Amino acid sequence: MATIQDIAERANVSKATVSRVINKTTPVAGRTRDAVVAAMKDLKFQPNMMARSLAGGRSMTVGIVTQKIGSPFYDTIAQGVISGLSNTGYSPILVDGQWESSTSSEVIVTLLGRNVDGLILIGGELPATDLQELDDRLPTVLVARELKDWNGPCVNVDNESAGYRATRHLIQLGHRSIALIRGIEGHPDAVARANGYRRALDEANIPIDEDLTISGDFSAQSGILGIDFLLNKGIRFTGVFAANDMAAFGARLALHRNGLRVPEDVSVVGFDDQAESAFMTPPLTTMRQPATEMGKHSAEILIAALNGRKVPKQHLEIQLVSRESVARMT
Amino acid sequence: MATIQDIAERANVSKATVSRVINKTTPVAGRTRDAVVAAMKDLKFQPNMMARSLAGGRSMTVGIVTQKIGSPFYDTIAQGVISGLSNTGYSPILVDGQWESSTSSEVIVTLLGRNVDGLILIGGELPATDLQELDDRLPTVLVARELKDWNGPCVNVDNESAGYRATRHLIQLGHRSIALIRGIEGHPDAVARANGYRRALDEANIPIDEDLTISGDFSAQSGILGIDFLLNKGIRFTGVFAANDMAAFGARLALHRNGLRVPEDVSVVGFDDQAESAFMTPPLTTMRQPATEMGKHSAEILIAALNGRKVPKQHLEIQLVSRESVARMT
DNA sequence: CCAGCCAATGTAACCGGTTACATTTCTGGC
DNA sequence: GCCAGAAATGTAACCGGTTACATTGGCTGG
Repeated sequence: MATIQDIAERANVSKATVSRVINKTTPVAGRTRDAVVAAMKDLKFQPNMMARSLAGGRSMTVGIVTQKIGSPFYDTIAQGVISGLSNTGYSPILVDGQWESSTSSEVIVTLLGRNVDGLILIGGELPATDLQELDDRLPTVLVARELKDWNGPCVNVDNESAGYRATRHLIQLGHRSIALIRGIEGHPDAVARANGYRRALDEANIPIDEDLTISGDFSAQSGILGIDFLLNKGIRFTGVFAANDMAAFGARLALHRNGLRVPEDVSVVGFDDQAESAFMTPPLTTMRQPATEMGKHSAEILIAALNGRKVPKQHLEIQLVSRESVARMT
Repeated sequence: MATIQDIAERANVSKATVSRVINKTTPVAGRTRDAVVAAMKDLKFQPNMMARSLAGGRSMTVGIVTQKIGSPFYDTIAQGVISGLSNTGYSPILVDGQWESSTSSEVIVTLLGRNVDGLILIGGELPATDLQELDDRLPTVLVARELKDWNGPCVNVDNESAGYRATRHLIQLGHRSIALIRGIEGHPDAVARANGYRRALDEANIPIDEDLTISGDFSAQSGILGIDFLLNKGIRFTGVFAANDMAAFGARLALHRNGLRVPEDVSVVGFDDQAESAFMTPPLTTMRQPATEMGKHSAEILIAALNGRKVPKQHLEIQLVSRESVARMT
């Protein structure tokens, strides 16, 4: 592969000048530049990122730490980040936190060793203090994670409000016995959604029946288990709010197996609007998270920060997508 | 951050010795090694990958080029690759080919500029000649892609046979009018699956009715369109073989909308077994692709190649997962 | 007692860029 | 025509490692 030295010789200039042409750091005379550019083209010059980053201190890579590869929501965010990064000159290094804060800090260390210029953390459970320490070292943006003691850049949506709106939607259609299938115990998003659920019930003066709240873990299996549990205990309900779409899928299947129709007998609302949800039978009414946009936006924020700029914080909203899994109580 | 020089001073040795301790390239006396290790621990030494790769010629990164981020099957493979790479010292750089061979070669160029040590290509349409050229430069493994003129390492499954078995499954249950919703025109996997479909029909002496073969593009939408088209034209069928699960979801929804029951009226078989398929209503019978395993295995092959080793080629099979979307013809 | 050899370690060049500083070349004003 | 000062370019150090080669010291055998 051609090096900057080869280019320099071919264009009869010094390495420094070639570097200046490449980086546009110092003006270079027109004729000289042309010669250099021509030489680069001739030799199919491709700068060596390793050398560049070693010398320049910047690696032109950013680390993406995701909570768990394989979860539709986080994957979609990651995808948004990657697409937001394309054509910026920065390449993503994607690592998997595997739901564990220990693993997370471990992978972050490797990323630091790779000299990433910035970090995008998707979800995760890294303690606030570690985070702050991290942010002092290099620009870090937090996505899809609520954290009080954090004033660095973050991209988030209002899960509480979305939980509230999902529940209110059911209430407005006449439902009063609404089951909640919760997400992972203690997970901030799961908690927020559950809080929204309670607020909506409160507001409608519907007493909260603790029996209707079922713990879960964002998995389809937990949706099945939740519904089976309710049905076995003979608890009556006409609406289900699941903490995410996967759980909603499970719930819907369990209802089917128990001979209950959706939406005629029971209405179901999910959360996320993952790609498959629109094609369930019936298509799932759900709270659409702007996952791709969140990813893109965080990439944008990070790039801006890396260039010392700031971009206006974009307001992203979770929207109710009304499909056919919900019906008015008859 | 501590450098190798700092360690050397603290341990009263030269940079070279520290490097030897790190890389175990040359034996180092026990006492010396201990001193170095202690110094590294004290200073929380983290080698600078950039410097290391610049000097050593290896970057300890591998490039993953995926056909299209956001497609469940390819994403799952990528996930397998990433997990197969963890704890090997190699970090993945993930880029998106966006279904275009031009984009692919473009991103590959950036990866080369980043000195990746190896390449894993998931799907894609890069011409064989370009590929061969690539493989001459650095170890490359091809995943989920059929390619005759390629004798480098590749991880693949037999799509033709799987298409055959899917169709035969329907035939064995008494179906004789089986619709096929194809994948993307010209896509090797789509072609292979369609060939398998035809072979199964041939073998059962069922004349091939071209009207039952519908073009598609692996999307749920194409499943809907396909079924609507058949139904509108009044073409009768009792089985559907969709080129992938997404298309099967669409097909299943379209059947539902047209008042046809699955599996009582029509049986549906998908392809992939993506995570959601087990939780459709009814759970989808499908051909399970060992996507994660494919990813892991290709990572394994690549790492082996990078170390000059070879691993035995693992035979991966597509399996029929029999669930409830298929019933015996009555 | 010393040549000879091997193991352990040090020295310094090198990887391919960036950049502070030095030098050369080109302006324009008088 | 000469000089100041700006603009363009060159020189060389440096980033943090790896590694070929040189050096040192300890041990063996004759």
